Amino acid sequence: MKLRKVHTQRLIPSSPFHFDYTFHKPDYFPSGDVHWEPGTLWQTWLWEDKRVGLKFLDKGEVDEPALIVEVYSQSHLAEGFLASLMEEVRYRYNLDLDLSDFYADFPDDSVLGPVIERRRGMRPGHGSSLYEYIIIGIVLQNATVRRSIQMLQTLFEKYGTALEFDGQRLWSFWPPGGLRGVNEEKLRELKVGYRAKSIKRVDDAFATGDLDELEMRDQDLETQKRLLLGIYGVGPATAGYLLTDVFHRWEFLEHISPWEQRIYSRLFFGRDTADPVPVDTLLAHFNQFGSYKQLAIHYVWEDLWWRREAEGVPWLEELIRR
DNA sequence: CATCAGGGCCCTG
DNA sequence: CAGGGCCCTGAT
Repeated sequence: MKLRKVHTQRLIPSSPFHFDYTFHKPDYFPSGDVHWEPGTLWQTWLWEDKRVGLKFLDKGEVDEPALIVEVYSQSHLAEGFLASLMEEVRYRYNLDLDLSDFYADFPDDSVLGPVIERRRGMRPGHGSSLYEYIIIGIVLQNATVRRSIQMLQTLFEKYGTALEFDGQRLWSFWPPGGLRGVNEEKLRELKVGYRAKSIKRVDDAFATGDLDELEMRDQDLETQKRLLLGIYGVGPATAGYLLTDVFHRWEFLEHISPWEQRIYSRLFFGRDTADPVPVDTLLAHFNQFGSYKQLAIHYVWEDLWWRREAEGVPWLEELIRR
């Protein structure tokens, strides 16, 4: 599907804002719906039933931020659509996040302090909808990264739509409920294994309207948590990622998986990864960051992956199987 | 060649 | 609340 540029808009995030640290997360596994180069991000979105290509361009400085969003589409887009789309961009990428208290509260933390300085202006941010993120979460489960990439790619090629815009060819997700006509056995043929059942049931839940992302954003943390854990195929690990990345709950942290435990132990306690700090100790340690827990972790975590990209982090390589 | 665990989760007892 | 089973794959 070929798209043409139908709209260009300038957006001003709150300051400070770092474009690349916000739009590119080197720890996320490469997926076929996004392409990043320094200063530019291309991405496909399915918004209000329309497939669009988005191109984000850095047009400012950390302390005087600005970006351009180009919208590519097959047809003309109404003003109301574009307005809600831009509002959604601001939401998903936390363009209005006020980081000042977070920065002011922990400048003396020996681990976080230097990272805040190095990565000033970074925000958490993820371009996916709730439905899409759950699918991603499911293919991540109990699989090596390479296999996760392969599973999502196969799903894209079977049920997604390739969008061509601005010289890019990127996959866009199928809509929630888009797998209604597909049975579990068909999905299994794509080598997603037992995850086929979860994917089907998630798709059904969205198709019937049992789950509404926008409605959930206004609900309290406990309700969000209960609803997420009630989704077949979503357990504590996936729910944790969803609460942070999709619902921006910086205060929530209850689950640390073994590989994260090893990395946190090294980053926050200087421990050898073979001899990690108990999860309870880590959780207690993170409590000092209060309502900014996930921001603190995000900063230190992403800093690690940016360092890996820039100069390599030998001890990390043994912990990730690509 | 066999065995095992992987960036979990569900179900059972 | 612990433990087995699950699809498939690459590592050992």
